[in-house]
Amino acid sequence: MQYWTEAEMSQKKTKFLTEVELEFMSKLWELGEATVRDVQDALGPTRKLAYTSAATILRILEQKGFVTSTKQGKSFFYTTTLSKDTYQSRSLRNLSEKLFDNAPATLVARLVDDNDLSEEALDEIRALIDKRLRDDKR
Amino acid sequence: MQYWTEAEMSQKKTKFLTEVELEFMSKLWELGEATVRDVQDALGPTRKLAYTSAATILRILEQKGFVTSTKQGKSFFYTTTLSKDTYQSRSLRNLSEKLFDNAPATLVARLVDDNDLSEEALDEIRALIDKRLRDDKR
DNA sequence: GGAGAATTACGCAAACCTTAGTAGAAAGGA
DNA sequence: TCCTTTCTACTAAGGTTTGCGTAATTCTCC
Repeated sequence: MQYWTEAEMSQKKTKFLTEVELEFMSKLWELGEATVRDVQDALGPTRKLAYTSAATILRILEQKGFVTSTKQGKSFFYTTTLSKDTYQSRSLRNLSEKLFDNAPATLVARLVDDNDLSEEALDEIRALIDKRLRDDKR
Repeated sequence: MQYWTEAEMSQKKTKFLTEVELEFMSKLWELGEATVRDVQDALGPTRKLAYTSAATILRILEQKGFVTSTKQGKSFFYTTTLSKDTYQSRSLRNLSEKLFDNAPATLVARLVDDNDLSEEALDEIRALIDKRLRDDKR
């Protein structure tokens, strides 16, 4: 049950996930649709978190509009309202803006500098860029 | 003047900057060495922030070990202890790990997907990839 | 229908982030 | 010297994040 109005919702709309929220969203992106229990289990045995804590995180994600829930039987099933791709793009644009002076080439340069990209990955990326450049020309 | 021991310092060492801390670090990376006043001025007129607030942020950055200060005359001069390049790498690695399943190729793919990328930027990125492919072959 | 188990709603607390005010020190000019 | 300005150290308010406990609700099974 939501206690805030539409205006209040939009007012507190945040664009980015906190650390723990991202952790939960990642699981939801994997699972597709999941209960509190599902997510808690998916976190694995090393990550100890009380059931009620997991429930709280999901409730907050719903408040913020990142997930929706539907009641099925006893419990709620949660799904993301935001695709992983979209959030990846949003995060990258933010990082590029805030830390790379809006120069994506610098970002790639830094990435290529210290990550071991396989030759296949590099080929793949170049193919993407070529395709993009061809499409833009049309 | 530092009131915490070396042990306490290392204990509260954080790897990442908060929003405002990054804003300040960016200015320090630009300015090289700066007083509170310098940084406050560099923020520009649209960003209103009390002098004492700016001083607090710099003090916190020093507590966290991201900057050091030296007294010159009346006031302190602050400098970063962490290069922008290093922090860029660290941030990218974190993003890749947390949001891209440690697949840098996916990261670049998503970046290239972005519609706002200029053709020049794409060309630059392709040149980087090509160079890397050539270097790897050798 | 009632007992027991699972689930949800709510609220609290500790830690941290952002911002700024206050008090006092330091410096420098009239 | 004394007044003014500038700077630093400290503190605190208000918001957010993370984690969990408690109480109430819902479901199931006998």
